Amino acid sequence: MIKITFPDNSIREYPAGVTGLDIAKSLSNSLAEKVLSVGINGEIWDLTRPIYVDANIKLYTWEDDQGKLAFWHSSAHLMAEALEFFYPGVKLGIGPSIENGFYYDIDTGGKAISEADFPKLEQKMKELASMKNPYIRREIPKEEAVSHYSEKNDEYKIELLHDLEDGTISFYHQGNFTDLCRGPHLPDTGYIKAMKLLNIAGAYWRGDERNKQLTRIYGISFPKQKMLEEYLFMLEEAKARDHRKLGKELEIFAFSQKVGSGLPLWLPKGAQLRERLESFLKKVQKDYGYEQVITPHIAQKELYITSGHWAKYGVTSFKPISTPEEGEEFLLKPMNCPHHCEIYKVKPRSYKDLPIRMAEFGTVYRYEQSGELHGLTRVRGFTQDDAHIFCRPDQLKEEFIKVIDIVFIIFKALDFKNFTAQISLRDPNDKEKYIGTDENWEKAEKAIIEATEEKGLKTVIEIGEAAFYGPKLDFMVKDALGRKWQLGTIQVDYNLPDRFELEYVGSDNQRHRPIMIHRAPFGSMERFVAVLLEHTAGKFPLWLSPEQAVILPISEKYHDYSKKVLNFLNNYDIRALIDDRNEKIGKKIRDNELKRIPYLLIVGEKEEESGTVSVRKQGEGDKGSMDIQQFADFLNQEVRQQLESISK
RNA sequence: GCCGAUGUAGCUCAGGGGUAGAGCGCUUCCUUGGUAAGGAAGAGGUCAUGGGUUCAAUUCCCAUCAUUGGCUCCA
Repeated sequence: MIKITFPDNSIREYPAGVTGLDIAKSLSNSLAEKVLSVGINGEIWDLTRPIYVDANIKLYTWEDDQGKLAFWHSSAHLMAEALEFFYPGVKLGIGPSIENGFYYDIDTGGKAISEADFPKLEQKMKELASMKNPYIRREIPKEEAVSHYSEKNDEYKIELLHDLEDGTISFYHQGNFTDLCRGPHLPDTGYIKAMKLLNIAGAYWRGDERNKQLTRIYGISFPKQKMLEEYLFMLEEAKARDHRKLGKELEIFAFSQKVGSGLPLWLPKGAQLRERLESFLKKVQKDYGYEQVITPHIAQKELYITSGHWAKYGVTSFKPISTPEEGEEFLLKPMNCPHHCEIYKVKPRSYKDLPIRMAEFGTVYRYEQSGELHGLTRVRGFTQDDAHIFCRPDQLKEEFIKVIDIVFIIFKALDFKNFTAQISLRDPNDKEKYIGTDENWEKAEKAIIEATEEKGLKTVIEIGEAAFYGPKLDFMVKDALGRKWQLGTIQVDYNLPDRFELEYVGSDNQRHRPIMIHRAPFGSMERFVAVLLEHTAGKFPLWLSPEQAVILPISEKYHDYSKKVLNFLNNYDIRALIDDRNEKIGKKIRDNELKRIPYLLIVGEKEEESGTVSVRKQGEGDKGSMDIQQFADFLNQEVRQQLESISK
């Protein structure tokens, strides 16, 4: 007998060789139907794998990531079986479960697979699933595994096997399919009731650009058909919030083939929105002791040789601009920091001057690879809400914390709750990628970790994600379709001050090197507006909305009164307009609701007589009538409240 | 940059070897209205661009550009 300890610390005895599924059945039949995988001493196991030793157990269902993992992992094997059926001799790379579904990387040996092939593959998967083939685990010696794949001529699996230790190698088998795999898997294929292949893509073997590109097929599966339908519906809903769609509909931004890809054009409403965000941040920064500076869009190549950027990015950037002067070369600025360093050097600095906080909405140009461009979130010309803080070592932590505070103010103002704070450190095994001394790196990394701890900020640490000149703290958010984007960033930099030989005179009358903090709480205006669009589904808070109210005259007869209302509101700094189209009121309401204008003001005979407007709130309907003064006060009060709640 | 898909009116899309269609939008007219689509007429397209095949190409083929799903990258 073995002792099984449950999450509530209760202990039961079972015969050795009992399986997770047996245990689930011993508890309740309904649980046994739902359970998908089992946690054994912290490892995720198959439900059908026998347990021979005392263990802590946890049963996982669809509600648990560990349950989904087994489900989708098994689905990947099912898809692979279908692929082998239609494409005999196909070589398999890896096929894991992911956040939403699964994929398999395959090498078809040149045979093309396209989305047109999905229906037949899905059909085959359904057929194989309904056979309820058990997933069978087998542990085998490495030698046998290698010879198995040598016969199949499968270089990918052989490469994977090389990295595994003998004794840890397991195969899984279902129906006519066998795969090198660590598991875990479902008891049988019958669990998989609904599946859909979603897309097909190229993916480099082991994620390395220098390797061969395999074909990756993504899919998703569910224990119930209805769940699949719900998921697909949700995907469609998410697409309606895509900033590229909303940006076009609401006339925020546009692109032009002639201007060039990745170079956004800000339309009047977008420009308004952006200006408002900028002045909001400028005000916050002023309170925090920042000073605005302005620097040119180009600089001599030498500036970037000094900064180290030329060596790192010269070849993959926009090429230098040459001039009539022999040998003279300028670069479009890819970042603002070198310019700001030169501002620091304008005059000698005393320790009493520090910290110096230099802010600039600086537009930069980076030649992103064509395949990387994405709406407004990844572009080639963008404006950073950049600032550089030059401080003494003893000021570093405090300054860093103050920057975190600014990020919080912004996120709170725009109601961003679902972000992750990521600390990106250098990969100590790949020091070639970075510039600067070990000592400085260690100091910088320590400073970030301590500041976040002091702030009680929950962070995830990513090794190898640092910028080449320093570690950073990034604030990441997800877009409508679940893709992660970096918004705010804070970076500690000991390197640029060295390279630019920045100095200050200390109280000891000696020269010292300041530390630099790079920071951009929005990240870039482009990306931030994109995320804001998706986050609000285009319904901006009143204080930001490019148009706050629209006046809807019931008929032409009330156009004069509408103009009077408009003038009145304009005098109160309310952004309003009149919809004087020759349309019925119902139509005007519909159109302006869809334009997501926060307040619709209906004016007709009643209103003209009494000097009022009928107020309708976007998405909420009729709010009754108010006199014009009352409405102006009401709206401005709401704006004031929004702004006050931010600054608290 | 790589693999795949897509590119038809301002927008969303249908069509297809014999030089094009819908809905919305736009213009004009009728209507002058009360809380999510009133009616009619009209304008608007080198079917992304450049080559090729063909008697004939918007349609088939190739290249380029752009968009897009991923991969890689992201100062």
